[in-house]
Amino acid sequence: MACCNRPESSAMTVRTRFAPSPTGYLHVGGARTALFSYLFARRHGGQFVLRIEDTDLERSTAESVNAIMEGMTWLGLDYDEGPFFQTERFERYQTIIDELLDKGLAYRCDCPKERLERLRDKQMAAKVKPRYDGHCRGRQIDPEQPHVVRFKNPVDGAVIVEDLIRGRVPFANAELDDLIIRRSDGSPTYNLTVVVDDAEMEISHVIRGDDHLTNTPRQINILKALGHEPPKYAHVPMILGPDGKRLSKRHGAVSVVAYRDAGYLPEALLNYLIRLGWSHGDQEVFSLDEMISLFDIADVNTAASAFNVDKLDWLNQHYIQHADPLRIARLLSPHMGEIGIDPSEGPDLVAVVEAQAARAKTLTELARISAFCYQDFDDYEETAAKKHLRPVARPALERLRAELDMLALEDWEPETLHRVIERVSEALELNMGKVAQPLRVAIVGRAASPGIDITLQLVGKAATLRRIDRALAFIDARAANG
RNA sequence: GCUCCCUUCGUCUAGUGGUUAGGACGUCGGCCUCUCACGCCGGUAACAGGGGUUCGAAUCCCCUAGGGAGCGCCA
Repeated sequence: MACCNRPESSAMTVRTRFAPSPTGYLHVGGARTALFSYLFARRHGGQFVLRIEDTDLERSTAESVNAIMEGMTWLGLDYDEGPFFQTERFERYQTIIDELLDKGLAYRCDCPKERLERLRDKQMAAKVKPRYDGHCRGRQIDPEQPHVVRFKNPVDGAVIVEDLIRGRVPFANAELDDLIIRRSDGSPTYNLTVVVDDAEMEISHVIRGDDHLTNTPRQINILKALGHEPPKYAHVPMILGPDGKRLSKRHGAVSVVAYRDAGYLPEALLNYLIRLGWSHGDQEVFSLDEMISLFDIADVNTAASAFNVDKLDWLNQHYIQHADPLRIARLLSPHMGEIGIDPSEGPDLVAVVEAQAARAKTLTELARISAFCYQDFDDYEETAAKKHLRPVARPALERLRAELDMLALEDWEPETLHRVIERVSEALELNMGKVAQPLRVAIVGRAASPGIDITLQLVGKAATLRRIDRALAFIDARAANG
């Protein structure tokens, strides 16, 4: 296959779709299928369609629709068409079902629930797959009486699913049964609507989770009955939780917007997601443009993969570090607000980002470690204070306070500040660490921060002096308490 | 139970009959250094098991085990 340039790809228009049911939030598994569909369409210059599969009136909600769209928007997965709602196409489905009925490709069934249950129990006991037995196939049922409509599935032969990811997957028709395509309340069911929509929306490639693989032969049969050519299918493996079990809420964040709120960048999540089940040699970091030009659905793996937050964190840190600091500052601002800080009251947030970007895995962490630039901290970190705010540090801090106090405001910049600290170290015959660390703990409350000169600059003169005084008092109090 | 799918370091993966089984995250050690982080260097660690096919199998076939999905008037 590496020999040819796929003549069909230029001949046909690629159209993919993402078709979530609005019964919850957009989760990472759905987001990845959406990403794959999006990339595949973009890569081939085709269209990406969003379709909301809301035929389950009981469970579908408008909030879910909004949540899904919010997730898509945040990730930047823009669609060319839609959102289409299946509830708005009910008439169309009815027409199709009636046609199938007229052509004898579907039939009415009034089997009571009890009969079906008995049948099922018997089949399970006989160790065969529970299936509808076609009891009503030849019966004439009064359309005015309560009934469902079943699709007349071929009895023999086989359906071969030509999956772009898994290859040929055969299913015997004998394994399939006559599934319900119209409920007794008159509403169409999933397997019917999905087929009608994919055909009428001219979807060329159906990319979806592999939990749909066993539905595919049924859908192909319906498609054929309707006289449509089946699209190409690609069933992508599932995403599992970090423990290898099915992803669920107990694994923490599964919803895409939860990652946004936790301080992740959309490009980091996208980059993480695309590497789950897909790769391009040894490359780990992909821009959206690279994804579009390199992604091919046929290269997707067959095995499920576990979601690993450590790697996501690494990517997120990478992107925080390499993105435009101005953009990061804008995204960081609300996270500062979350912890009660107004970034307009203090140093330029962009400067803070430049100083701190390499130190945070998420925006929330970035906010947390940068709070000291805007407000006095509550308590010293215990081990840091114990180690650095000792009486031995007093002379250095006193000397620093005096020298820094003499600095003019316009000299309050890294170079000058650095020289002051150097001068104090030399004068007291101490190495830099013995001077900078106590100072750092005094200013930040912790033993970790950007370079001490940058740290002082960001904090500003007034707060620096204030905090040194506080540290001196702390040392004295400690000495007094033994 | 039946049908289908899956199985390379802890995790994500490269690999398509001949490789010292490569990379990344994590982890461990080191360098850099005023701290933390970044960065750099190095280490640890895998072909689920068993049979075949073959001169030769991670790669092809079969079986077993383990995991998953479907078998809905859910999607």
